[in-house]
Amino acid sequence: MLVSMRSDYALRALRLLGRRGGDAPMKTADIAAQAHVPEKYLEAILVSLRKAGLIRSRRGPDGGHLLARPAHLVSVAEVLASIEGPLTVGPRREDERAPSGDPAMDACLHGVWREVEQALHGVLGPITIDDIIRRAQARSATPDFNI
Amino acid sequence: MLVSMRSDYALRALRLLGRRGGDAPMKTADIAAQAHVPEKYLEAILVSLRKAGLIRSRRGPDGGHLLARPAHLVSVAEVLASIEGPLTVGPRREDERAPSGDPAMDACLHGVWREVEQALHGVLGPITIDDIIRRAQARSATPDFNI
DNA sequence: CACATTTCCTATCTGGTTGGTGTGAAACAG
DNA sequence: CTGTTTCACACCAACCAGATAGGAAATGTG
Repeated sequence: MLVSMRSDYALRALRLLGRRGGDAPMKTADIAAQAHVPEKYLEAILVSLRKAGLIRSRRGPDGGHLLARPAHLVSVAEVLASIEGPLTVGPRREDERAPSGDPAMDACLHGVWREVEQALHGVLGPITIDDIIRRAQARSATPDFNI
Repeated sequence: MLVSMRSDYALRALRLLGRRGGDAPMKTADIAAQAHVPEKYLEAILVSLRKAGLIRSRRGPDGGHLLARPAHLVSVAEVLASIEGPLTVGPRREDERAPSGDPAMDACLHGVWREVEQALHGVLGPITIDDIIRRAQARSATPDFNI
């Protein structure tokens, strides 16, 4: 799958935070309402994003969440890594990966998975939250753009 | 993860089948032994590969499995698709994907996942079982090649 | 036909992940 | 102190991953 609902939710939330901008934090409840994400579930996702350093959170009245960096400096690759763990391909138990008996074959497959990982970073690294914001806005401006 | 143990096992098995070549089928037990894969587990994997049309199987004495096509015409992308299902990225429940309330945002994210899928096919489409066979052999020939 | 061989089908098990909810503690402003 | 809001923890049902077991179906040999 590579991308679960959590990542989808995280991107929706970060887009809202980035679109609002400024230093006014946004409450979990507001994000959940605007992004149609279950509120309690979103809470845990936001905690992950905070632990990864992508957002800063403040509690108490008028608390909430805001981007830790400008939206054009947060890549989708980073977001996925924060939520799904390291963006790696291939059996994650590479350390104790049930060796095939042929080390050359093991190294060969490992090399293929590394190629895939590089391709993923090549695509998801340059795409930022700011790109997401602008792409979505472009689509909503010209709604005949989805065939 | 994108790539599970099953796919790893499938590639090991297909490599053995392709390396042997010819029209002499290879028994599940032999594949399992040479590839260090649990035999009963490999059985199910081979059934998947057969249903996908990648191998042909014959039962009874002197039965076994052999590649349905030459090894250079079987891509790793095909193998993964046979085992993991369609090589798609993003929430698999794209049909009933908990709409975000903003169709433009939905379409935007969907576009990103499509980009990733194309990158995956760009990498895994050209790599064939024959490539795997030769890469592994090259590595075993020059064992100082893994840093 | 009887028989051994080998693939194929189905069921089952254990553990982990996913998506989601609930309860309450900790921080924070007025 | 009081209300607000994030944070931490426990819990749940459903599903998937890896694996094993038993037997049915096919197929070649005598």
